[in-house]
Amino acid sequence: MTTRRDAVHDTLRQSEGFRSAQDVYAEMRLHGAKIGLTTVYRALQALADKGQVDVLRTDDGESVYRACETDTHHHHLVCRRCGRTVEVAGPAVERWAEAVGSEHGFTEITHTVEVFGTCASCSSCPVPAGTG
Amino acid sequence: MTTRRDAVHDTLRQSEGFRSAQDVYAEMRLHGAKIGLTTVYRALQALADKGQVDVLRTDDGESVYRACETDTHHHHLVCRRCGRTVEVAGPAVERWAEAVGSEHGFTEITHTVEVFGTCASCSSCPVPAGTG
DNA sequence: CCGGATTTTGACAACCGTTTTCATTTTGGC
DNA sequence: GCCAAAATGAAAACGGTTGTCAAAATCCGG
Repeated sequence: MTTRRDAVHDTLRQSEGFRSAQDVYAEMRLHGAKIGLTTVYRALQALADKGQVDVLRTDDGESVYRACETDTHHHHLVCRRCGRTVEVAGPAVERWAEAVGSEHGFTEITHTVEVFGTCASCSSCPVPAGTG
Repeated sequence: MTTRRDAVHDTLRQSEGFRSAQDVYAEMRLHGAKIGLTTVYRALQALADKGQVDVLRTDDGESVYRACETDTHHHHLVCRRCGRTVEVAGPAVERWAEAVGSEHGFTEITHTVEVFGTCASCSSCPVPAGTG
């Protein structure tokens, strides 16, 4: 049964940016869901395997997940203050990656790209939105 | 004082690709160095802070380090089979990152880019070089 | 060189996110 | 209802990393 997995997916869909497994778990419990941490992890992994969610590693090694808004290859522009995320397509990067790869004789090229920045609202605000 | 840190740095310089802290530690001990794991971690962090080594997170959350060959901003092209690494400059990516960032009103843009592929020798070899 | 303050070191424990284990529960087929 | 297979989840195990804290090394003024 995929009830739990769907619930996890739904929780992710309701979220704005990337959420950690523990985060998702905590929220689901708050909403009264009867689910275990283990199951959340498994659901998230399964979802990621099927390409239905994006996975990112934070700098401190934590995995964060987000329901994809598009089903095509894309990258993320993440606000380092409030976590706001924009999915961006980057044909230029795809081509660049392919180019540098083949330039050095590499094949089956894949790449990970994350762009971080401070979003407009956070730039004009002295304290992080949602943190202060 | 900085003797240990230098030793750590040297060990990294002698390495071809990225090495984990534990890896570096193990090698140093093999070579007879009297040093503790904690110190290796601290040295690596210090080195990374000073920009003297590159840091990467592997997919399983481990931090791997490598002595920089260039002191300017660059990215990595990593062979997923043998780990061979090439440092690549990518003005195109830098510009692209800046562009997508400002396009969405983001400032202070930084980015992480990793390109993975299978290098020439590994492509022509049925088993991973150095693993089989 | 001496004494004391400061920094560095490293063995070990603590942390924390993640994964595994394994017994229990749920589900599907008959 | 009954059995086999899959899912679940509490708790333990895991593994990399970080913190603790006492001992050792270093620095510095005298």
